[in-house]
Amino acid sequence: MADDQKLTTREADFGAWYNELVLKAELADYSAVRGCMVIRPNGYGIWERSQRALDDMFKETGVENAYFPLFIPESYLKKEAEHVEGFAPETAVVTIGGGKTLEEPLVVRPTSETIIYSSFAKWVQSYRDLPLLVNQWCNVVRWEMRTRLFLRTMEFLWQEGHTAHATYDEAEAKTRQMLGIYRRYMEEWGAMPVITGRKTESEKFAGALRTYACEAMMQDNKALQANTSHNLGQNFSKAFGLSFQTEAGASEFAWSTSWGLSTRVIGGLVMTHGDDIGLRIPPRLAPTELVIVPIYRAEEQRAQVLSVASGIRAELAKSATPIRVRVDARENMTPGAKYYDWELRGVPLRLELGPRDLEKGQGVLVRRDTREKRPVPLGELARTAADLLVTIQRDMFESARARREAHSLRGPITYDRFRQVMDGEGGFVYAGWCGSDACESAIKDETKATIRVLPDPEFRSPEAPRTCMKCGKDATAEAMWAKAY
RNA sequence: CGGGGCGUAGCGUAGCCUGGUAUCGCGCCUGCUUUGGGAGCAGGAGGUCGCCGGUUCAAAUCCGGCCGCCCCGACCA
Repeated sequence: MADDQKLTTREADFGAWYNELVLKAELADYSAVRGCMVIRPNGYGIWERSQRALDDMFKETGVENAYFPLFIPESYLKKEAEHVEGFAPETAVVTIGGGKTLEEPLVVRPTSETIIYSSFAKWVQSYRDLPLLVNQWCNVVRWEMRTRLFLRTMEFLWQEGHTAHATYDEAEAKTRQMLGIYRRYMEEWGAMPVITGRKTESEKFAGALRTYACEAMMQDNKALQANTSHNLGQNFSKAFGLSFQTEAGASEFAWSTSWGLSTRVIGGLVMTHGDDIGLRIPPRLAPTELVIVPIYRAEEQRAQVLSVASGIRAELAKSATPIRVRVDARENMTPGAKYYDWELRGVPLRLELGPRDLEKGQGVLVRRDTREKRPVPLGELARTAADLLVTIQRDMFESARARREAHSLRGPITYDRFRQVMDGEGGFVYAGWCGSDACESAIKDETKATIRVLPDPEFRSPEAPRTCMKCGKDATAEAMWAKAY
């Protein structure tokens, strides 16, 4: 029980806690390249579960997967004025290939709008070719100055969806639909409640007409933008000649959208659900949902317990609601050490199985989220475990939501009070905004808090704020303010 | 790019001020005993003390330079 086996507590130092957890739970590791990380199997398994969940939902809406090049001709990036301004400062550029200086430098994609819409332009002639619905799973590179595991690295994995439509309305609907899918993923898989809404001009994607996002609250009361969905209008279509012939025979530029979610959400998962013991993975994203820890003394007991354990694994794997089970048969650790190990790694359920249990035909099920133990007859294990996993998933979501609401502030607020809140505990503050850049940036300078989103109707306060928290003029919108990652 | 901190075994560290056989814990290997909340005993392996140079009989230690990483600020999914 040495202290060095314990994590720094969240209260003592949230940033240190996060780093230690990510490293000790073997989600990721630093790499030989500054600012780039290695995603280890424990972390990648969560990403794979996420990919499957999202990919299935994308495909239900008719989106197909494709793949576009890592390298983008530098001239492409420059074709959309706002876009290049936004991304040029943070690109990596290849100038030499095969030992020779390239005629045109190649940008390592920071995002793929430019190269994708240039292809779309070749593929679309008439309205009959629309909508075009494509997604790709890939890596992108942004030359960040300051990095943090998962939350901001120079290279990261994500998916980026790109669609082209015949009308503005259809593009807007697609943008909103994808935001909805992200929300479902966050809440139903990740057990991370989000506030959805629209980004302000200063926070929107460079080149977009408008940007929507899901914002989640971390346990230090800061906001994490978990994903974004952009209505690109005709900006990229015009830049890349993505036009089509309408039914009436006229030529029009297509309306496009793009939307992305990255491995950053794994950092969000850690900061939403982790505790001072370690990670807690919501069951639906857990590569292993239940781990069996065998307990035994004598050699005969070992064989017997392990045999029952592997029988249980097989049974649960093919039950009505299959459960991903792993048996921890490591010889060099005592059961107690294994408990700590799996709690650190966040596996949602543990089954302790020893000779005394076998005599009684039972096992001891332990929830990771509450650490509550209960004996369960082996005959009822499949159903009980399946039910518990559903319960854990729901409870984790509910407690995260309760936590967020406890740190959310609504109703009339003075600017002085707002500054106090942001200087202290922080949290989400819903308040009126006059719509001016001046107020927005003044507040950012003075408090480091920014408008995370102009919330969608269901997240707005019962009574709309009347005046701008900063200048006192009439409010044009309700804004949700927070310090952000 | 500014400010701070750190580089000694796989990990965490002592030693540095005051130069002289490289310390301890965890982990790892072997054996025996163990195993229901971080096992015990015994034996063992593992190091260009971040790199380069200087001072010195002698440098982890003193001096100069460089590199890397982490944290805090300015830009950002």
